Amino acid sequence: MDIQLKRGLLDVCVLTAIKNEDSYGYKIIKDVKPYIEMSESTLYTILKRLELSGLLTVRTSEHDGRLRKYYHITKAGLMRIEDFKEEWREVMSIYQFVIKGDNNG
Amino acid sequence: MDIQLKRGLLDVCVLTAIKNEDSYGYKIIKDVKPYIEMSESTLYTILKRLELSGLLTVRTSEHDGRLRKYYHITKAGLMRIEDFKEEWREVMSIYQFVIKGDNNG
DNA sequence: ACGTAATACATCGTATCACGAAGTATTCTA
DNA sequence: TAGAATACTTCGTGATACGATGTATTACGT
Repeated sequence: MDIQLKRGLLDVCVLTAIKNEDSYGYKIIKDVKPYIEMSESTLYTILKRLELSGLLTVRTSEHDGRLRKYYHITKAGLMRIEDFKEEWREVMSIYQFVIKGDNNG
Repeated sequence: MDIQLKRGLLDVCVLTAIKNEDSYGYKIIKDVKPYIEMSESTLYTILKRLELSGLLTVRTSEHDGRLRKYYHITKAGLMRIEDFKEEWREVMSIYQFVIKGDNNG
């Protein structure tokens, strides 16, 4: 999929992946994989960014003697998803413009 | 509108704006404005990029004693629009993932 | 006549960001 | 016992939207 098209979707996909249940890096990648491909370096960059923006919080926890970083969505994170839904109307209007292609005569 | 979300749409919007009829910078901005905002610096950067990629060709023409650069879509440009339509299925599947948010239990 | 907006195009620098490459370390499995 | 899977991290790079700024002409209001 076109990298530019992905840009506006990745953040929201990550937030969606932790929306119902706290999750961790490796699992997030596997969960979103059916919908969108994401490399590890991309994911961890995004997680860092979302943390700095206050859209999620992090908690380190031990699991089978291995450390895992669990990510938890914040209210601002949930808001971000809602904003995305709002913006989708604009996106669809652009899509309509493109498929019709009747910009001028 | 979110700048990241715009990224995958701008190129295709510009191509759509010249699809039916050759057009020029200033007019393109006004034509796509109802759907998506685009600054001049952005537009001319895009036009340059699309030209270098062979998605459009340029022809300079005089209009009222002023030079205008008319942009004409190529076959590759039309293909680009078709590819976009194909990719839209993936985009919609991602959108569904986000609005449902039922990634795990 | 004069200033301001509109038309029309161009360049530069900056900040953001996805990703490949490479690295560290543990656990599971053939 | 080697390799795959799990789990996280850092670095460098290329792509790119945009504000700021500049140039030049035409149209319009007063």
